[in-house]
Amino acid sequence: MKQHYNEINRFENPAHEALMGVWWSGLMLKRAARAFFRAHDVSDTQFNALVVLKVAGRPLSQREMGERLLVDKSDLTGLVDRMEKAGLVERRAVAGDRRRNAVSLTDAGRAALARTESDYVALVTQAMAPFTRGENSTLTRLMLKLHDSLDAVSHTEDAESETHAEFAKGAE
Amino acid sequence: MKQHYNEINRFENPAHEALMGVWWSGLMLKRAARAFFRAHDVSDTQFNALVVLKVAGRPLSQREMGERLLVDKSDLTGLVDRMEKAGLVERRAVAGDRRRNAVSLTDAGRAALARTESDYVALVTQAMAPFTRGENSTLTRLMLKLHDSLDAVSHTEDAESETHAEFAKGAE
DNA sequence: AAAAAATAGTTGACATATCAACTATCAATA
DNA sequence: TATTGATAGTTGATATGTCAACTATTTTTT
Repeated sequence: MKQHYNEINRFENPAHEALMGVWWSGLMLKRAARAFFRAHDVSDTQFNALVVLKVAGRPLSQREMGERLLVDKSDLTGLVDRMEKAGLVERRAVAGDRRRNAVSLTDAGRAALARTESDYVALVTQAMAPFTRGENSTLTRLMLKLHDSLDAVSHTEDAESETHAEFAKGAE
Repeated sequence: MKQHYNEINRFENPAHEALMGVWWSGLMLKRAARAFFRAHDVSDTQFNALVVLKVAGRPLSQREMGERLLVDKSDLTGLVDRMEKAGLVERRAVAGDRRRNAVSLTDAGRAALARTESDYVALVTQAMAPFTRGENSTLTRLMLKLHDSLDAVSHTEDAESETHAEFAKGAE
């Protein structure tokens, strides 16, 4: 049953409609990724963690992984536990700072990544097939702009949340 | 600490970069929404559920809510439980089908929605402020295209895994 | 150097999400 | 109509995500 977000909600506000489009696309991407990686014996989160470690090219602390994955540091405890149990990564002590763990890929982790990556690239290619080259770069540009804006909004939220509650009355 | 997804990973493939942009924007939106709604005593999921019920304009079954929220029906059990306990919605029996629950907004639910919506609109407006009218409509168009594409990809995936399941059955 | 502040990680309580298996009910059809 | 199949919801196992509180270590200040 195909269902567009704009069939569920009618938007009078074009900005709201655009943002909801991103929200829904994010949800759909997450679902598609879960289904795909499930068939490859990793979760989407664990795959992302493997990519993050590979791209970094060096062992990362759990905090560094959390920053790159956009999740809280406390989530890394369980995630690294599970990945360690699956043999994909390993924790080591960091010389000179006994608070930290250095998390690094194992051979099995690199192998799992290599095994999955080609199928993954094929899937991405298929999903983006309807987009022209120009649309790809437009989309990338708009997403970077949105990142910056969301970043700014998040940072002002804390300072302004009290003052903001009163006068808000949008034009939708 | 600002961190762009394309600073973590360098993309040789523009389609991949565009898709990752959407992925990351979805993550950031989710986080921003969580923080925002937290200050309004609802979760983002519960807010969406309230909106879905309001927009529908009639009581919905849990399955219908799940379809509109893009989550599994089994998740609705707990979600409606929590919302019912918070007094936001109520379950009723459906005349003529004793399998179903009719979930509807309570007055408290409508009040909570009204209380939150204006601030929400203000936040959306702020987040989308950097986007021109043309960019909004471009973004909406691209998101709808992506939805269709992801939908098609998911359905191909299903068909393939069914084929695999058949093979597996035959091989037993 | 001693006190205070910041940092890394873990733990525990909770909300959310998935799937599979189960119950109850309704619908289709042989 | 009696079997069979589809549907709605719950339950339980597992993974993911949040925050707050706590421990153990650095680092900074005084």
